[in-house]
Amino acid sequence: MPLRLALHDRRRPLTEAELAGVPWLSHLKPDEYDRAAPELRVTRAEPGELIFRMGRPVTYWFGVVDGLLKMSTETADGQTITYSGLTPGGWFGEGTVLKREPYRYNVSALRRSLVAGLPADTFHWLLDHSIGFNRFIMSQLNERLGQFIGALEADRTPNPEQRVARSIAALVNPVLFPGVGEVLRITQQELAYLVGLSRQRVNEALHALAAQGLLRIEYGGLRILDLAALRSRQF
DNA sequence: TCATTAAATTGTT
DNA sequence: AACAATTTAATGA
Repeated sequence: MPLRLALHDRRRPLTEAELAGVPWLSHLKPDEYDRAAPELRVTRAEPGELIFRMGRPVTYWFGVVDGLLKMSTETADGQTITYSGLTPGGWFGEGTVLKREPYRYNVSALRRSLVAGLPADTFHWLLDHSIGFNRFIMSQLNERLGQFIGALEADRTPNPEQRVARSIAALVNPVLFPGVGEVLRITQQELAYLVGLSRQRVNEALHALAAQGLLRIEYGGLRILDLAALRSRQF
């Protein structure tokens, strides 16, 4: 039986390099680290695959080790609303884990990704025992609030250039996604899915932003040159 | 390591 | 949506 399970269960412990990319581990004291780190598991998600679905009970707190995920819901008439993209170093769903409520949105992979999970019980243990962990969660919640306000603002403008700029700024937020680095790995097609524009329109907007020196277009990614300007872009 | 080929991504209409 | 051009990844000598 255990052998059969192992064949279907793709979860495995994290490598040293992957553990180093988990931002909140560095906030823990040694005994807290020793308790939490062994509980972490990582799994591969193929494009379109759901990490979790709306209404399902919470089992894990999830984080992106590598790849690109999107957070979305569907309206009654089947239209998809994308709230946010999730890039490496980003951990999400803590609000839901905190309240032990069912998920209120879907998270799926936009491309082949590595997703880590911390069991909900371990999450609560850290919350009860670790001050460093609480600080991390607090800053996480605060930063995400700012991100959603930014998303609301961006949604109120029909200007594609501004919407694309805001989306990119959100994806490279160093607090929420510390693993991204100076080059955001994302194709123009993936960005188009996230922003809700056509690839052509995104391509056009990117060239406009590049011409203003805010970023540089590279094959399969974007080099961020001026994050502050991207974030505050007004028209 | 290099050359060839396939696949992915971008640029343009 | 379709197509061409460009870049990367994979393959095998």
